[in-house]
Amino acid sequence: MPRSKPTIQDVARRCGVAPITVSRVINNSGYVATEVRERVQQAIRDLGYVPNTLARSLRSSRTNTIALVLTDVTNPFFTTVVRGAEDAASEHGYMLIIANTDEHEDKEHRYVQMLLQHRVDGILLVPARGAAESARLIQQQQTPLVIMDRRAVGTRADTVCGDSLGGARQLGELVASLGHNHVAILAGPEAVSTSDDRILGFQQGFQNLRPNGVCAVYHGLFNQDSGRSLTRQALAAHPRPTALFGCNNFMTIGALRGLRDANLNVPEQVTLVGFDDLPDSIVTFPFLTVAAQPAYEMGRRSVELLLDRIKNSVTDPDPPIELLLPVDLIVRASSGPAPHG
Amino acid sequence: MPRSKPTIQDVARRCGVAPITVSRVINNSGYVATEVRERVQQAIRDLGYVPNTLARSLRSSRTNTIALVLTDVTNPFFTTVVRGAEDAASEHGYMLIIANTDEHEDKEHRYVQMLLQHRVDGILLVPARGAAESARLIQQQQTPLVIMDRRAVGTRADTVCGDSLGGARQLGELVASLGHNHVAILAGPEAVSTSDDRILGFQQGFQNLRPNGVCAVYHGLFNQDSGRSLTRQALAAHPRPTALFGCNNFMTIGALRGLRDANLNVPEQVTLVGFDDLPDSIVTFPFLTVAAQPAYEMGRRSVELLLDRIKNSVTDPDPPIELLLPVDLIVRASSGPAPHG
DNA sequence: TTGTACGCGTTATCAC
DNA sequence: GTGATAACGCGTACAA
Repeated sequence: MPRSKPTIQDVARRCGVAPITVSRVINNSGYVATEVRERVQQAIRDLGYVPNTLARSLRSSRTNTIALVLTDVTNPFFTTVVRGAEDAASEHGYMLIIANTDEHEDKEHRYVQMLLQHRVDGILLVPARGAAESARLIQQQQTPLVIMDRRAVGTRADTVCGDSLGGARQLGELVASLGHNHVAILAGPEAVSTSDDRILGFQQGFQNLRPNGVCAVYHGLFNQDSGRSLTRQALAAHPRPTALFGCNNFMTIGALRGLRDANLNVPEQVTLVGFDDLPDSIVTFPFLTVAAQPAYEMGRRSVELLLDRIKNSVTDPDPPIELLLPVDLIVRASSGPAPHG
Repeated sequence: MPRSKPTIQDVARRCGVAPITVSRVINNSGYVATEVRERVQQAIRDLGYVPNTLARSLRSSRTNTIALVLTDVTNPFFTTVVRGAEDAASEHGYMLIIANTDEHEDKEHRYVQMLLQHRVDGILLVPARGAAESARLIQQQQTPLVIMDRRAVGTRADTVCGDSLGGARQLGELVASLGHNHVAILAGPEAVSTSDDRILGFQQGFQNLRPNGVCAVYHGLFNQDSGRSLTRQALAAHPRPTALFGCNNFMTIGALRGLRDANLNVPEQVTLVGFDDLPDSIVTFPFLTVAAQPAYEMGRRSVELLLDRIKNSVTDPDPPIELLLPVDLIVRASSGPAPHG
């Protein structure tokens, strides 16, 4: 007998009160006599009543749901971001929807549309590229928005990013101080701010200490294959670079493989540094020298900022907040002195 | 002017038609004159109208949202499951909510409650332990349920699992065939079926070929620290085991670290095998011999099964489907012949 | 081809 | 303390 789910009315009827009274019991709002309250609670248990949030949301226009739109959960950096975000959301009674865009603007756009139709209370967005269009859509619906990980071009919105520029600068300085004169940067897609900032930061740091050093940039995608093939390209240059910088974790791993393909030892023959650390839990030999972003904190803080905005969405039009989270330089075995010329 | 979001009525008024006509345009249902349709579409654009799914769901009692409740996204195995699930969900126009339980039944329970209140159309559940309570709750609400990764005790529900028994048996046979006589199994929590099945399977495979072999079981948690400390314990036994089996990826990595702590080389002095492979993208040296579950496929298939059930939820009471996905034995460098006694 | 009336389950508002 | 009424935004059933 698949009778449909009991409603607040069913509960009310069962103990001879009005629906609103049941509502008060559920939400602990208003006054309800202790005796009545208990009767209602018993009825709720008996019927297996589960309040329908949809109806509630329809009136209150709050769904207690937020969304995180990112490029790929499978990237350990984002995995950790998701975990931080989910923890924070859950602590505040919010559910978290996730969506993968794979850097495709149209996928992003479709998701955003769906999310807005679902009336999520807020959106965390890792923009696929400029993402001006998605951001516009979201803000036009007056839905709170936090841009994550990447700077938004032409969009006034709260932002939470790691300090790509500063982190890369430290790496650049490190590499320069180790005596390297020829470096190759394995960069991600153009127009993605993290990639751009890391290139710039690295160059700054490197050329700071080594004004005549050569710093070649190879553009590709933020994945392992790209890191590997760009490495091959980079190694073909004359003179051969003695240090490589991978602009994200996947590219750096790809570089490591590319170096192995070429039978080059790290760090004896080539120094390798990268951006984004791998979680300790999945790594067998901590080996790579990296600038590590606080991924978990980024997820957490972003959600907290978003929920703040949601709470104050009436009084809002405050100026956008831009959180720049510090990046940790972790020196490990993959970086070493330049081999003798 | 934070005027609130335009409704279907606003659109209707703006072009002098009835709301239902707008509805027809949006859903491509019923007949609408081309001229009117275009007028309506224009108005939708002008107003920036976004249909409210909440209201729609309230009538249809379908939210086009499903949830995946698992123990920890941060585990690369589950990360990949999530990706598979999200891809499949998205292809069918569903949004995916994720929730981490950290193996806590009470967290799981709270989440399930919330999800039911949100009227998700179905739930994918990796049960924290027996999970009988959560499953009962879900099924009592007639919400489609697919149990993932672990067998459900005392619950009639669709299930999608990797072949833990078979995979572990293969590992057991492999280790036995390499000449090992003393093995330690680093197991997860008791009452978690994956752990139990892997212990049993390994023992079967091992003792098949080596009836007098010794196979000690050490119970702990599915994390790296536990793998590491259990390894220390295991290595203290006399005679010392010459092979270790980690019941999940984290434990195996922990074991690797534990072996390094003890200055033991893999595979020369100790053979190490494990369950669950690490994604190629995050691994620098593929090294561990493992039984690999098709994580992505598990996510995909589970969602597809769930959506099937959702579609047919009226005519349903079909017998539960139990999908057992094959596991791949991947032999790499971490397994080797037993050292001479 | 288009429109009217009503209900989905809940809560805000105002009365008793 | 408790209840009646309306409204949230949309779609089904039925008319016109």
